[in-house]
Amino acid sequence: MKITTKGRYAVAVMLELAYNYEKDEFLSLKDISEKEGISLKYIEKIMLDLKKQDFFITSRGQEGGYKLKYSPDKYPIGKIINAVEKDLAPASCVKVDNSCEKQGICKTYPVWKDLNDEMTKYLNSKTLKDYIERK
Amino acid sequence: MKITTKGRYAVAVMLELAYNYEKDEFLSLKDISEKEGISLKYIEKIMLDLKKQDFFITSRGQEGGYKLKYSPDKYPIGKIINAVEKDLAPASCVKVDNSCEKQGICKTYPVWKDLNDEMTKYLNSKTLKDYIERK
DNA sequence: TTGTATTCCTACCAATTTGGTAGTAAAATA
DNA sequence: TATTTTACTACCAAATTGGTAGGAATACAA
Repeated sequence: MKITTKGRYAVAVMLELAYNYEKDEFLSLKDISEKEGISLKYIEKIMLDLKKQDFFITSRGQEGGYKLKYSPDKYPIGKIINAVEKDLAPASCVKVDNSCEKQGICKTYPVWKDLNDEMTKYLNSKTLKDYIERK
Repeated sequence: MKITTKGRYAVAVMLELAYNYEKDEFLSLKDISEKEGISLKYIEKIMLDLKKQDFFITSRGQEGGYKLKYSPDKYPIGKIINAVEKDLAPASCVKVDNSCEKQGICKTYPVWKDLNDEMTKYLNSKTLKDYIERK
């Protein structure tokens, strides 16, 4: 029940990009890597997942890098974590209906359902904007 | 960010014992194993963790088994999960103060702190009683 | 008092996930 | 055209997960 480093780094990277949002320039992964003390190669891999979402404008070559496509308040924390972590749901049975092989036997379903709803609601209510302002 | 089977089974077992609370008899792990379709050996291992908490009265031998020591409303779901899962906290930095090696650099701390507080609050507000009544 | 049912305890292990690294191709631009 | 940067694929070691195996200790029933 832990957020993995992948999820943590993803949020860290997104926050860096959020700080940079007002400026009209790209931020390179190399810069982020140095600022955050995370290996460049690992960040690249994380970006692979994040890019599948409609998050960025990118440019290669010199002066290239990443930029947020939308303003920071358009990025809920939950959506970021969801993009890189397997499941946000605490138990697999919650995600897809009828996916549990022990339906009818297992009485714990409501426990995970409630927890999942609560977490989802919370994580979607907070965006990058909330955390760059608080700085 | 998933509850592992260990955590799920732990709650399942605790619920079975909660159903049995009013009766004045022990419930054997063999019975629970059969009811829930979980291997006896695995349940035994889970009980090892749960027993470290002040949860049960036990008895060996024939007619032996487990019984809840207190009434079901005395068992918050969070406490059960905590007993068998490594960390409830979404990131290690939240648990112990100053345990993060990137303090000052990492700006994501408030994100995990907030999430952890929210989840802890929620999981401690729900007890076994809430889920046996709902049945 | 003997057998059986049950908890209690320690090892072990295979599969999966996590947390990376390496190498290279493609594109943009100074 | 050299350099910088993203984009992509493959690989790998360590940790975690999800168990299994075997037996010792204890309580009770017959």
